[in-house]
Amino acid sequence: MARWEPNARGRLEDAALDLFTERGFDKTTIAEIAQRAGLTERTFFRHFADKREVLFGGSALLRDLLTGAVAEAPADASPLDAVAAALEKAGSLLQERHPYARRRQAAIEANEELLERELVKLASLADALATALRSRGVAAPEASVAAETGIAIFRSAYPLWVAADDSTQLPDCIRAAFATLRGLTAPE
Amino acid sequence: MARWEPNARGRLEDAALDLFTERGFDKTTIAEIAQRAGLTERTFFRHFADKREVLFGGSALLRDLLTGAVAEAPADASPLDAVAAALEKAGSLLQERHPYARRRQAAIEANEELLERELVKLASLADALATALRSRGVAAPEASVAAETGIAIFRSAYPLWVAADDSTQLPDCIRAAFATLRGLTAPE
DNA sequence: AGCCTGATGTCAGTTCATGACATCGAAAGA
DNA sequence: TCTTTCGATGTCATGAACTGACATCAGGCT
Repeated sequence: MARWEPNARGRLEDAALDLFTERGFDKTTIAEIAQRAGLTERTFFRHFADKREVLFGGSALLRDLLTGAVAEAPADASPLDAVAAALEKAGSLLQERHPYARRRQAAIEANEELLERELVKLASLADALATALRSRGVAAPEASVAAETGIAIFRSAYPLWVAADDSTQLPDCIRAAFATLRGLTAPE
Repeated sequence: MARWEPNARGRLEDAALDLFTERGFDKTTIAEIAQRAGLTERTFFRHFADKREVLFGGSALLRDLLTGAVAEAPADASPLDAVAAALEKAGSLLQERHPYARRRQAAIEANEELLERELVKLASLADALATALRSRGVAAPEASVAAETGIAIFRSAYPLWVAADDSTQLPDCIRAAFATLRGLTAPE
């Protein structure tokens, strides 16, 4: 028989999102999260570097997905095409968890500190994308701009999807945002 | 005779940047910053919402400059042109403080929390740009994408300028990044 | 059996952040 | 000039976020 209940990390994540939703991030203490998960405050900090990080456990996964997709894009795909393909793939993954994404996003948007952390995660995704592009032989400036632009697109599309009804597909939103960008930069 | 030394806020900003440079953000306590500025910890928090904010007092200025520049762009300028013009104007302002920008950026890049705050400020600049574009009659999706793209450009250009020698001009870096973007999105 | 490992617990301490109230020059009005 | 009000700062107290050091103990390994 195991000494402890399994999946402490997952229990902490669930407890945290529940409490943030109920009473907000600020009004929730780590002791409360830990208690609801049947653990102690100290153990929380063994699983998450700080209080906010408990909502961002999935971002490493997303990063791997994006870099993998860029690496596997057709050899003749342009940098921006590769980025677009990667973002749409990531969009498909997130699509599967629309209800969860909504709860999580509501909590994030209700709190400045969480918004900060989200932006950092997006920026690190941009870095990962740029690195993946360079591995394809894309020059550094192009890689950086393409990656940052991709994240800019995502930042435009994601809130629309989160706010939309369940039938709206995130990959479609992303495609639409890319089309908008091409319209903006097209010669008159 | 004044009851207190003038410019408490500025003294706190100077003391903070000095200490962050000397021993790093983490190893600096607010009590130390306040003491060096001849004030108390409590007063620090009357001037800045938290410890990081002491490095970001200028961002409101930058936001006003950007929104003003967008508003004053020629009526026939495209959204992206208006954003580009605003960014170059902001670039000129920052150019005047290259040495300060370097010290500040070194401190920021040495600490994850400060990096977070910087990203938030950039995101709020993106929001401000988008709002200014909508005031010009630009539709919401175009405004959002143009603004986010502009900030993406800035994020690509700014580190290059900070790392470059004193003769490098930030507006030039921004123009170059825009040119890179147009190259990326141009039809083959 | 005996040892080791690793996830968790316990406890003490530092720092960040905020609320409540006190202080006292200076500006403004009677 | 006297008095009042105001605003920037100080003092004190407290809660909550984090961190380091050490203890515990089931399960696996030899």
